[in-house]
Amino acid sequence: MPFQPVARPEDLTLFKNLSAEEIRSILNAARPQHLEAGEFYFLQDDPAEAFYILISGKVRLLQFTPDGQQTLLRIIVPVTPFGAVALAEDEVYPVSAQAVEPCAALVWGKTLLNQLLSRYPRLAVNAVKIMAEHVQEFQQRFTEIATQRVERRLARMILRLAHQTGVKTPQGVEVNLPLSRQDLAEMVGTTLYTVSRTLSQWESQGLIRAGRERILILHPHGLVKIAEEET
Amino acid sequence: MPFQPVARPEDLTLFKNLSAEEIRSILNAARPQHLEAGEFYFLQDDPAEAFYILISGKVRLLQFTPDGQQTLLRIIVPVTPFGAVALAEDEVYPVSAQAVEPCAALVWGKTLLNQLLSRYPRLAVNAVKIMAEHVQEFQQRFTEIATQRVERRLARMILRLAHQTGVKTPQGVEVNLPLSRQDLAEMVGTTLYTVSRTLSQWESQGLIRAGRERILILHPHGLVKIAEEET
DNA sequence: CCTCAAAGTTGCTCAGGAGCAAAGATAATG
DNA sequence: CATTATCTTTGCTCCTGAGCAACTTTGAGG
Repeated sequence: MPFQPVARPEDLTLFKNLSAEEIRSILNAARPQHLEAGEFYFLQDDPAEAFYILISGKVRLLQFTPDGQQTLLRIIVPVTPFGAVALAEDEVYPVSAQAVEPCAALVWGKTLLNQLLSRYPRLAVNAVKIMAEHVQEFQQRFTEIATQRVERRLARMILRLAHQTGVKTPQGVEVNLPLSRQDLAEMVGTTLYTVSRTLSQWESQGLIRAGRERILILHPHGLVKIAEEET
Repeated sequence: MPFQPVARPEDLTLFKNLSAEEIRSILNAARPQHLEAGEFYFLQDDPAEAFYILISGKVRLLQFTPDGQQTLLRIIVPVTPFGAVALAEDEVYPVSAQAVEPCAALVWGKTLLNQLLSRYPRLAVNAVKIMAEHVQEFQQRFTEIATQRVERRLARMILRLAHQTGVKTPQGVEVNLPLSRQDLAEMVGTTLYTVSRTLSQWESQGLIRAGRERILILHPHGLVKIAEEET
């Protein structure tokens, strides 16, 4: 058995309004691809040749600038599609996709993808919807970084991550991702120093408990307040 | 004659790989909508009920934050589609679309749009491509604002605008848009003061000539250098 | 259990740029 | 042509957050 099947594919936005049979045939057309931690599904500026759905593990989407800087654009968790630029023709990947832990993904090559899109028009419509969400998210994040200060951006990001991958524990919600201070800094557009200082401050206020690549939210409401309060 | 027809619709990404006849029938299904300067095609948080293509004039896409701040996300020039979120279901517009001068646009309502999308699957595929470009642009701008300083971001933005709407004059390239310092500030995520200072400095270096809501680029290469040089 | 590399913390310094205020330019209007 | 609203410039001050350095903590591997 080469890969974990998708549990309830009909719940995915991508497969909405497709029959179970159609979904099965689409899934069967994919090939699985496993990666070890640190390996890349694709690199920025590579020709976009495939579209992916992550089945297990976690993937980071990184963007490099010409002068060697880096930003962490998003963390992909199961079950989410990524590499959707491959749906467009003659594009290169605008980001690199790196496995942060052992990962399994379903892969559709470009030509196959085009066949599927014309055979199942709903698929294209659903893809539009997914892309629209991404556009919205990044417009929003652009506005945030342009108008809000670091503390608020960081609070929002941690809440967002908790929402995505949060795991309830007896003490609070744990962000189930190995994220260094550097990673967080890249996500909100600041430095690891400022992240470290901010987390320390929150810890002393009893809002969170911060460990090595680990964040436990003790008092979510406090973070929400920082994320939303007008100041 | 209620509106200017689209000159060469087959050149638009949206209509690629559709026959002239199909394009005609799609265009005929639209209704025209004229606005005066200052009026809005739609407002942020309104239910997304229509999709637009701008035929003449210029439209600003604005995003407001809960605390009253504002960012100028993009300027739409003819012939560009906007309001593409309407392609997705049950969404609200994430931005407001304001005419900056008298405008004409073609409008397709949501239900009509869905009919067209299922009748012409290529339309959906093309829409994905357009959305993919937008995602890329905002990912890029996010990375820029997160890693680069104001001067470079401003240089890039002005070059981008010149590329979009630049008009050649005997003295140089003029950005053919009435943009205040405030507008520019919102686009690159800074304040009108910093924009004003930066433009003044460039003017004293002979790179540009800056007027009231007017920018004339005398020495494009100088700007490119600022936009790209590693410093 | 010890060692070492990687991740995190925190003090200090400094600069980019925000924000206010006051004055100057520009364009629209009567 | 004068008036007024709007946009722009620029001096000044102050603060957020960047960046470096030195030190501490954590966890993986021998």
